[in-house]
Amino acid sequence: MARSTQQNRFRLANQILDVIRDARLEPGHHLREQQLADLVGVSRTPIRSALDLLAERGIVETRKNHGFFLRKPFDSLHRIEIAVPSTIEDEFYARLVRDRLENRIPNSITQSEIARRYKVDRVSLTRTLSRLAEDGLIARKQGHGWSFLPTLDSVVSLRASYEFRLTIEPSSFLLPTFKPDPGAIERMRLQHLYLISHPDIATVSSTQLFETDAAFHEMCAEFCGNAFFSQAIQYQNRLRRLLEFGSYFDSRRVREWCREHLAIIESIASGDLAQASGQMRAHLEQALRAAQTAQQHSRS
Amino acid sequence: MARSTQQNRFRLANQILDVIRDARLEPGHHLREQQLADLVGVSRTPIRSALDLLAERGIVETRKNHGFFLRKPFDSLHRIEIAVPSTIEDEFYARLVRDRLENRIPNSITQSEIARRYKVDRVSLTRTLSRLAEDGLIARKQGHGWSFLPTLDSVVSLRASYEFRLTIEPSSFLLPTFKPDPGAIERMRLQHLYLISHPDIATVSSTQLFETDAAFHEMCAEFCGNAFFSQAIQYQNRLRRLLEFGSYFDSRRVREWCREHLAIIESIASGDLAQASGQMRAHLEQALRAAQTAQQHSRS
DNA sequence: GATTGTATAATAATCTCCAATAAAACAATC
DNA sequence: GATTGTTTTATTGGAGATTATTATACAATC
Repeated sequence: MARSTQQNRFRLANQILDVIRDARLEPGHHLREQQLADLVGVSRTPIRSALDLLAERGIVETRKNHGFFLRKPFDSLHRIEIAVPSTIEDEFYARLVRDRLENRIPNSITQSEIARRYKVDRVSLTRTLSRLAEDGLIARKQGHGWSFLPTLDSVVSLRASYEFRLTIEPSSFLLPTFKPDPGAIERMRLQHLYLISHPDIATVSSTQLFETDAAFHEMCAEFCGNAFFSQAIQYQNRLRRLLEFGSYFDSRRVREWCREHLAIIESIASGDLAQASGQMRAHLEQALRAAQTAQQHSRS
Repeated sequence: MARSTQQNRFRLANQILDVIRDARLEPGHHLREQQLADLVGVSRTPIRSALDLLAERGIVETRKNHGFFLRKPFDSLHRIEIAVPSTIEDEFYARLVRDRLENRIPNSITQSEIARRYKVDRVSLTRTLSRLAEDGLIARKQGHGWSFLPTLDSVVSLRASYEFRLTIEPSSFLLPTFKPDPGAIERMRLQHLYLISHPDIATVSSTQLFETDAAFHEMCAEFCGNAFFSQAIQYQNRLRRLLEFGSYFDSRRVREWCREHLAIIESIASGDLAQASGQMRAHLEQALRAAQTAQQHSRS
């Protein structure tokens, strides 16, 4: 979907950075084009384009007839991630959802009304609408026009979302196919320790907080070895990005859930999955309460 | 999606038949255009077109300057449902999945290879591919081409699908928002009784059997009042249409699951949701076993 | 001989214009 | 005055050509 011009170049550049970090490459390392291409699964053409981008940013240098060479040490790349420029479509998606949640657009609307109102081209429009439809937020009416689905009522959906997660997440630990990945667990633990020990958690962007939270739950779902569970959790996270954004400013709650996550991580690591399951249940119940009060505040 | 030419006319005709049946209209009844249009949520134009279709089939008659009048009694319409002609895309979708399951096409393939092989136009092709992607069966590769996801391994997925359903379906009954619709229950009961008492169940098309089964599970999920549960079940049913098609020929098993469904319906009707939940669990475990043996047979 | 540089071919996305469909307005009929 | 018949207008879908992107083949360089 939505691979609008040039975006892919940025994504690829990031993947190359991942490779550099994972392989702990040092300055001066020769980045062979074909090798990278094979690793990522594309041809040399787009790899070159991405390397050019990295060269522009001074991360690699290019020597005529010799190719690209790393300039910076792998660990200095930790945070310079090349920001993937967000597409018009992503912004438009979020804007539509927010405008609907705050009742600035009617429940039922035609495509071209939206086009006029938001001044987007028809391609981005139809693509965004089908993404919204995929995500279960809107549905095409019979005949012309679209209407928003009740999912987009934040109070009801918040509850429903947690009820759904309370059903699937705790039981995912108890599946016979459950199999944790020690490496992933360790990375996740470090990330949480970093957050929890951070002197002033309020300075961490709420996006980053949210992504950590989401990644934790997706990791657990991955472990259970059942694609349907992880698919469902990914879907819930996409939704939560829209519904729960407000809840990520309470720094006391952030420390709390970090600790809850860490406790679950411990249980998984020690192999006590029944305990992990119970802890997950308690964590979700706690999180629902927090999200509900956050919602009330933002409403008043 | 996929509202290719004329399809809508058939769908609308069916909806009008639904209205006639639900309202128990008798021959001679005047079918007012605007009224139907409001009921269905479209304008008069497509309603007229659908009524014309019904007129062609002799179900309604048209009197100049007076409009359309019902010719047949509502209960005679029970089975003459106007068959919605299946689109090229639906068939193409199923064909692709089957060909992949039976390893007739490689795991990784470009759009235009498919286009050449199956001789479909570009629009249907991209639409079918994005439907497959939505359903989690294929994913776009970086660069050109698509690859099939492991979901399409029938043995693994069958188990995973039932594990997932075993987690959500029984608990859906226990949600505080659970609220059955007596009318829907009654219709479902009749449909099952019809099947079970059918002298020779083998003559009923397996599509029809499957749809009855799917409709039952979707109905239960609807009742729980949580859109995420019903969405998940709908998704599972779409998948099952592809994976379990073989299992619908064993007429003994069909009678069995009919009885299991009926027992659950009884429990719901009598308000004993805990019992319904337990029965659903047992039913799904039973169904998994049946599907697995069916799969083994079709494999040998 | 492995790797980069460059050209060419294949593939997929986008844009424009036109046709099909649906909505809305209005006239005609009972 | 309600309902159908007819026309007009708006909206959406679709085919073809164009452009951007990716894959591939091959020459040049070290």
